[in-house]
Amino acid sequence: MKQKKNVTFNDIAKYTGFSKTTISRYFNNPDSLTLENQEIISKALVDLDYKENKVAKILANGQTEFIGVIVPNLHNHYYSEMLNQILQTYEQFGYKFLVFVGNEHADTERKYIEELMSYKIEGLIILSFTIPSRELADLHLPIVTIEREDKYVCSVNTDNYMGGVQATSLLASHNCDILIHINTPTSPEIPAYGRIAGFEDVCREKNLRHKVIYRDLGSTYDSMKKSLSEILDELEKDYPTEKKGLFISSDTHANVFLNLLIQRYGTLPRDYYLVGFDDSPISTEAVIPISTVGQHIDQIAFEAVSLLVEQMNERKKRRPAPLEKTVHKVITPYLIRRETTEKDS
Amino acid sequence: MKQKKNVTFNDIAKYTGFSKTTISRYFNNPDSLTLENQEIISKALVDLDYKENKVAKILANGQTEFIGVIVPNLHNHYYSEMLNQILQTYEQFGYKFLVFVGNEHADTERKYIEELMSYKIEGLIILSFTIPSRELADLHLPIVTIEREDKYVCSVNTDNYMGGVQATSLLASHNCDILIHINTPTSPEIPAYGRIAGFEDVCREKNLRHKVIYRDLGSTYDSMKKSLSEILDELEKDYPTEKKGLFISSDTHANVFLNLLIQRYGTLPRDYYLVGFDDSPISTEAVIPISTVGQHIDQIAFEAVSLLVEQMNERKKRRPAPLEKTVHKVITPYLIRRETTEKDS
DNA sequence: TTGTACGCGTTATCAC
DNA sequence: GTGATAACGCGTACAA
Repeated sequence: MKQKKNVTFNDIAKYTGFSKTTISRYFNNPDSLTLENQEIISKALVDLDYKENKVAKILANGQTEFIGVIVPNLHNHYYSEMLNQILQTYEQFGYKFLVFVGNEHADTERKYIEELMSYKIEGLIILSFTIPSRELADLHLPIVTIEREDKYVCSVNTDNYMGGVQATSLLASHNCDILIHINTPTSPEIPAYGRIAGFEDVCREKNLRHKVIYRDLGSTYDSMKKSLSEILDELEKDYPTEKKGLFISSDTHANVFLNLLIQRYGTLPRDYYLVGFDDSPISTEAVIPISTVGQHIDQIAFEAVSLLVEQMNERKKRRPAPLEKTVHKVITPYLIRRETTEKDS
Repeated sequence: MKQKKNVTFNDIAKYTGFSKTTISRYFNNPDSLTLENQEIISKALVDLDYKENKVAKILANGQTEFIGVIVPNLHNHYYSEMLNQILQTYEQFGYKFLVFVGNEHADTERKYIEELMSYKIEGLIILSFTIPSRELADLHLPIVTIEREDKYVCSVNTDNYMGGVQATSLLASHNCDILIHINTPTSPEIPAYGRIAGFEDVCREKNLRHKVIYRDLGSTYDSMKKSLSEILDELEKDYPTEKKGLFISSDTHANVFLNLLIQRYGTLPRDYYLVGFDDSPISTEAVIPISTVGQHIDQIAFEAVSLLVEQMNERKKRRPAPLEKTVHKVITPYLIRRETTEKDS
C-alpha cells in the first residue's frame, strides 16, 4: 500500500541503540535525557530523515488538536473573513481546523458534526444557525457559537445593540427629520436583533420620528434591487420633503439602495443619509463610500478560539471541570463615518 | 483523561458474542455476514450507542481521507469562493479538508505543509503561489495546483488566453478606436499571463490600435484609486476624442476605474467601454453593472479534486502507478455582457 | 461464514 | 536516566 515505509521510533531506536521509549522522551521530555544522547538522537533523525506521525500520536494520547468548524456558506464576506481569522489562530494555539460548509441545511450539518466527532475533534465552532443550541449542548463537547442563537452554549457576538445605537446616533446627529431602519424580520433570539432594539431605543429616548421597515429582501441582487426600489418609492411618497436618515441592515443592501438613488438622481440627494452594517468591502468600493458599523472580526475569531481552548484545557485536567455557566462574550463594534453621512463637510 | 470511555469493537464483540473481526466486517464487508447476524450487530450498535473512531481506522489502514489545502488568503473573493466549492466536493468524494491560510509567506507555508504531512494527508491542493512547483513535486504526494505556476505538478486553470480573447473581441465588436489593457506586471509562467497574450493576439490579428499598461496598483483601495486615477489622466490626455475600449485585469480594479469616471462625469462617458475579469460580486453590485469574464469556479474546484482523487486512487493500487506526465486541465471561461459595454442598446 | 493473532506508530506505566 | 511492556481502536492475513 504505502509508497515507502515511514521511518518510525523503532527505526531510530535500532539505529541509535536506545529504546523506543527514549526516542519518545526526546520529543516530549528532552530534559530527561543527557545532552549527549539528545545530540545522538538529533543526528539520527537527520540521518534517517524522520517525519513525525501525528495520527499515531493521537491514537496513543487522544489529543487530535482538531477543531471542527461549520459555516453556512463562504459567499458572504462576513463568513469568509471570519473563517480567515479563525484559521489564522493556528499561529497562537496550534489547533488545526476541519471545515464544513453547511448550506443552511440542518440534516446535512448534523451529518457533518457526526463526521467531525468520528475524527475526535476537541472542540467545535458553529457559525451556522440551523441547529438549535439546545441540541449542540447535548454533544457534550466544547462549543463556541458566533453570532447566532446561543442560549445553551458558549458564544462570542458583536454588541449589536451598541451597533444600532452608534448608527442611529450618527443619523440623529445630522438632524434627520425621520429615521428609518430597514431590516429583514428578525427573531429576538439572535444577536442581530440588537440592531433593531438599539435603533428603537435611541429614537424613543431622543424622541425622534422613526420607522422600522421589515421586509425580506431575498438573496439575489435582482430581488434586493426590486424590494428596495419599492421601499424607495414608498419613502419618496411618504416623506417627500423630509431629511431622511436610513440605517440599513447590511452594506450590501445599503449599496443597492445607494445605486438606486444614483440611477434616479445622478448623485446622492441631500435629503438622504445612509448607514450600512458590517464594514464589508462593498462599503468602501461603492460609488460613494458608505458609512457603516464594523464588526471586529479578528477579535471575535480570536475570542472564540480562546474560549474554546479554555474549555478544552479544562477537559484535560484530572478533576474534569467546575463547568460554570455558559459564557457569552460580547465585542463592541466601531462606527465608520463615510460620505453617505458626512457629505462635503 | 477521556470523559467516558468510548464504545469499541471489543465491547460490541463481547455484547454480541462475536469476535472483533466480525464486527469490523460488519462495517467493511457486510455481505460476508448472514442477514441474521447483521441484525444482531446492528441492534447492538444502537444499544451501546457506538460511535465510529476514524483515527483508529486511519492508523490501521493508512487512509486518512484528508486533503490539505493552502490558500493565500480569504479576503479575495476568488479564493474564498474556490475554497467554498472545494469544500462542497465532500458530498461527492468524502474527503475532508485541512485548510491553511498562507498569507503569501513561503516559509510559513512550508511549515504548514510539514504539519499537513504529519497528519498523513493523502493529497494537497495549492492555490498559493510562493512555493515553486519544482519543490512541491519533491513532496512525492498527489498534488493539484490551481491558477499558479505549475510546471512540475498537475493543475487546473482557467483558459486565460481565451478569456483575454473574449474580452478583447467584445471591445473590438464595439468598434473602439483604441484598445487598452491594464494589468500588473505578470510573469509568463503563471496562467493569468494568458489574458495579456490573448489581448495582444486579437489586437494584432485584427490590426487594431492598442496598448498594454503595466502598473502595480497596490492592494488597498486608496492605492488602486490613486494609480488608476493617474492612468485615467494619461488616457484623457493621449486619447481625448477616441472611443476607448478598456480591458482591466480584475473587476475590483474595473469598479474603481468606473467610480472615478462617474465621479468625474456623473455617468459613464459614451467614449469609454469597460470589461473586467472574474465575475466577482462587485461586477454586479457596481453602480453600472460591469461586463466581465467569469471563471467557472465550481468546475475548476471539481476538476481539481477529481484529478487529485485519481492520483490518490492510483497510489492505492498494488502496482503503484504508470505515473504519466503531469496533467494540466484547462477550463474555458464565459463572457458576460453588462452595461459598461452594452450601453442603452 | 467466523475467529486468531498481529500490526499500525505513538504514549503511559511501571520497573530498574 | 533508561527500558520493557501494555495500551489506543481498528484492519487484515491466515486459519478453521
